[in-house]
Amino acid sequence: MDVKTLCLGALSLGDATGYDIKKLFDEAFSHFFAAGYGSIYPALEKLTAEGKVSYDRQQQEKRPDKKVFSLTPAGREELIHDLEATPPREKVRSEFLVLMFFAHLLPPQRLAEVLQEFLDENNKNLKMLEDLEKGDCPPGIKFTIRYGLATTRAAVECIEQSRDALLREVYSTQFAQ
Amino acid sequence: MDVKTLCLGALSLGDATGYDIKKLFDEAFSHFFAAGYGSIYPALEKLTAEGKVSYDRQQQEKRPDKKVFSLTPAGREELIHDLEATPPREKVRSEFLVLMFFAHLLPPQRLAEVLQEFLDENNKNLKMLEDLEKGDCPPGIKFTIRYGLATTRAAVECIEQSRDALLREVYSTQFAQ
DNA sequence: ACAATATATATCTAATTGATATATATCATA
DNA sequence: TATGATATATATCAATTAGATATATATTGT
Repeated sequence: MDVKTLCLGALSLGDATGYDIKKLFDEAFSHFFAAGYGSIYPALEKLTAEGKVSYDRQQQEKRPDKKVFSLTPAGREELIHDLEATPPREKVRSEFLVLMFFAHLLPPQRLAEVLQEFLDENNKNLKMLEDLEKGDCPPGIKFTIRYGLATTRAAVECIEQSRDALLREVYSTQFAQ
Repeated sequence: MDVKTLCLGALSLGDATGYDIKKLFDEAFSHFFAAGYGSIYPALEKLTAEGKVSYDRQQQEKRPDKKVFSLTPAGREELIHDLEATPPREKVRSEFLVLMFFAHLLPPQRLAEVLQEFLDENNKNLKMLEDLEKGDCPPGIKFTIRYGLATTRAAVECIEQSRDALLREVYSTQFAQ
């Protein structure tokens, strides 16, 4: 699965500009699939060349001109085919856990800062997801929100429970390197 | 933070070949930072050119020859500097949650399969992490294991609680597209 | 005897990231 | 009123990465 498939999925929700699709990646998709302009615009170009999407160029008076993309029937078929063919994997790249893994190489104050920054960021994510949960939306989308809430709450609880012991034990001579 | 930093980190644990480092990525680092040969060997080459690591070529009788890499003092400084400078972010790419988000476009049997496959994979990860937790290791590493256990258990519980309702509600006419 | 797996070195292509560029606005602040 | 920040839009680019593939030496399991 790649950014092209997610762009097709975005357009299955309604016509959109590249800029709109980026906003979907930054909001609705943000807790499970990130993408930037560097992959969105090339994906839209390729999908257009392949006949999976089409666009209508619209002039605006007080804003730059825009391209409004639409899914074609071929694009909808491609989306469904890609979704059916995708194995349900999850890939994580956590700089936070890398820092914990090598915690003994960080000064104590920085380690404490890192834990606090990560907690703060997760608490922000929780608020964002809690707000999303209040809204009315399809069951599959609701599921992704609840999943995000469950795993983020578990992360926060784990950190809150462990951080004091971690800060004490990391520098004990038994393990210091 | 990139694969070079993780290679430096791997070598801070002890001298290793490229093949050994790949095994670390597949095992100890696997739940928070994946990397393949396509980035490991080029990273080692660059670090060697920069004087951050050095290697000893060893002939073997019944195996191909190997390069055993070591961290240099400059490499150790670079590692510590990189760790201190890294903000504690987490990036997730979850094809599973993409499939849930667009669940209404999947046939019911495939949706049920996807949920089961993902559950099975997570239960495997739990066993692997539970085995790791039994071992003796530094507090920072122990923390990464417990964090992985907490978030994976939360994911499994969320899916077990929600899957039946999800399978029922996804195709109800209120939301069907 | 053969297939699978382990131990080793890599390379390569396509995709992605994150920064950057350009251009038109509105909004907030001093 | 001027300036900086932000929003709305289109993109591109260099460095990095993923995942497949290649080559070569073994051992292990069926």
